[in-house]
Amino acid sequence: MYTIKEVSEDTGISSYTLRYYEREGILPYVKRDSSGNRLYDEESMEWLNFILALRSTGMPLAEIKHYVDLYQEGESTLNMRKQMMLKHKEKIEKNLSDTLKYLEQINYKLAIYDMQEKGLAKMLP
Amino acid sequence: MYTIKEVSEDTGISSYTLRYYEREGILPYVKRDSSGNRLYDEESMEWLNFILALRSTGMPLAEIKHYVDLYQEGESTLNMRKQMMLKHKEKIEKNLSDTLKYLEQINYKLAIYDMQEKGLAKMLP
DNA sequence: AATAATCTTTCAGTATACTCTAACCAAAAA
DNA sequence: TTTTTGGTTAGAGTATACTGAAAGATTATT
Repeated sequence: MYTIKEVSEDTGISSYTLRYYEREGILPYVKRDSSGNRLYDEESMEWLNFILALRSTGMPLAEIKHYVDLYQEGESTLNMRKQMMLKHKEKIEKNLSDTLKYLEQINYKLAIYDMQEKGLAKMLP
Repeated sequence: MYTIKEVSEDTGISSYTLRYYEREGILPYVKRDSSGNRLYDEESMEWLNFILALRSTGMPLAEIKHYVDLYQEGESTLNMRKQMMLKHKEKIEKNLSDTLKYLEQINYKLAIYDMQEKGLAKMLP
């Protein structure tokens, strides 16, 4: 069981943001101690890690919330959730391939900088 | 020479955004016709494509603007610009590796969905 | 017992990146 | 010639995702 400060420190997510996620229904299942302070158990930590994976791969919070809502409706939404994950996976893969393309473009630019340093090319963007 | 509408249509960037980028000093060198309408030539198109590569790989507009400003100061900033590109390249690579890690996590989740469909696993996030 | 640390809630403020409206202008089509 | 189409500017509005301040409660330390 971790306090908000501990969770914040070892995930890099600020306490503000942790409370915000909970308030928005994005991070459910956070327990409380006798005086009302948040306590994060293994289950909330698993959720948090999963949410961070979705967020970091570009899923909007509204969509993450939708996923969490479906989860809470129970097994009947299993297929919908699976479809969401498949869609998101495709989006990530598209994004990876775009990024590789852009990275090539940036490497090309760097190659030109090397040539400019040796006086072999003119000034370009 | 392309009009704003043409550029918008074949880059997918709205006219609003194209004007906004210009206003913010992010997209320079846009020409005008006799009645003041924007005309995008090869040079502005090259800039635009480069800006889109930077933006799509997560560079904030403020930093793109800084790069453009340095460019306009001339050759004396060549090394600074090269350093910026190197830093950005590293950031992209870090981001790619994080994304691959997260993608694995999502693939794992999908595998669990497949097992749940066959009744081989319980409900999980 | 008082002080400090850490937590709570509510609600307002901020950063970033657009996105749209209003009022106006110019050229082409009906 | 009037209407449509597509452009212009300045400036306000929106979406998303936080981020912070204020006021108060609880627990630990001096």
